Amino acid sequence: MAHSHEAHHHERPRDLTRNQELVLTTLNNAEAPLSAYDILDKLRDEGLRAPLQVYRALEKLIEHGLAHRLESLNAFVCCADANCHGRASGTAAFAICSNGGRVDEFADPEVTARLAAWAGETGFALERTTIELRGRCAECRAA
Amino acid sequence: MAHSHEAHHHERPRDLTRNQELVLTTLNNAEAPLSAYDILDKLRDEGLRAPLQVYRALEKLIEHGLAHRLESLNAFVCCADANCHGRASGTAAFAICSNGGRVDEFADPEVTARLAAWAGETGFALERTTIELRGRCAECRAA
DNA sequence: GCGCGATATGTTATGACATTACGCTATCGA
DNA sequence: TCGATAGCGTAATGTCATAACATATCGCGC
Ligand SMILES: [Zn+2]
Ligand SMILES: [Zn+2]
Ligand SMILES: [Zn+2]
Ligand SMILES: [Zn+2]
Repeated sequence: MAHSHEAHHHERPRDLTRNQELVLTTLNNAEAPLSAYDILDKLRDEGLRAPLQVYRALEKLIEHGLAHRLESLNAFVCCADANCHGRASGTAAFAICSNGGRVDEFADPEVTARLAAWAGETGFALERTTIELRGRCAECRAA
Repeated sequence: MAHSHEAHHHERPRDLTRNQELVLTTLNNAEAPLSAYDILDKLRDEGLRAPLQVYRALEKLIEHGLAHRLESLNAFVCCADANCHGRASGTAAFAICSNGGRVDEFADPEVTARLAAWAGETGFALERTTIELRGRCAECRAA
């Protein structure tokens, strides 16, 4: 509706509210994915009291491409790929270590292309893609 | 209630227990993914009372490749691809319609290969892969 | 048949994850 | 000033999943 000339459509990463900033910082400092309740616990001292405060912040961060939800874990990570919030990215994929919980984010253009091709052939209007690999990372295998 | 399971014609399932059979049948009859609690509700008349009875059956069905868990939905579908329980399958992918809930299972060897290649390059010991597409199916778009 | 391990089952209680509903406040532009 | 939009705080509730424990059943060597 309100459709004025508008500046640009890329998001300003630093337009974050206090809660969003707190949640993003928490994710950035974490070495493994955090559940919403994990995040909440870490932010009690900052005044957060209810899950919804975290979920609302996460929703916005994910919208802006600053964080991701890992469906197979019911947990969240901060984005590790500048392309995700910059320009059109390939679909993000995540390799999740079963041992340490370490998560590696990557994008494979060929995978993205093949999935898009399947969607095109079958008339499926693709909106969102989840790709999650489970296994043991190189580091944990060495140890 | 007698167990008349001597003659298993067809290469359908292996020897399933009563609960596993009930759950599989329920999934087969469903047109959309079902949550464990959905399944439980449908099987109250058969004597099932607790979530765990369903989860245990699902666990076995998934082990045998007869059903799949959709991580982004916290729900379950029966397998629609004979290759999943027959031979070495490519990684299964699922296109989930946001509208009707319809799920389409497919496998793209190239996608499987690319992900395996990434794992190989980075030393990641791949155990399990989740690929889920969200969007609107052709049928719903037409309507 | 008997003993025994492996597998499946039934029940209760609890834990973990996520959302609905309501009300308040700040901001911004018509 | 008014109404729309967005964010925030809180309580209650809804949804998904497992722990812990007790029984039952099957297969098989003896
Ligand atoms: Zn990213
Ligand atoms: Zn690891
Ligand atoms: Zn399958
Ligand atoms: Zn559809």
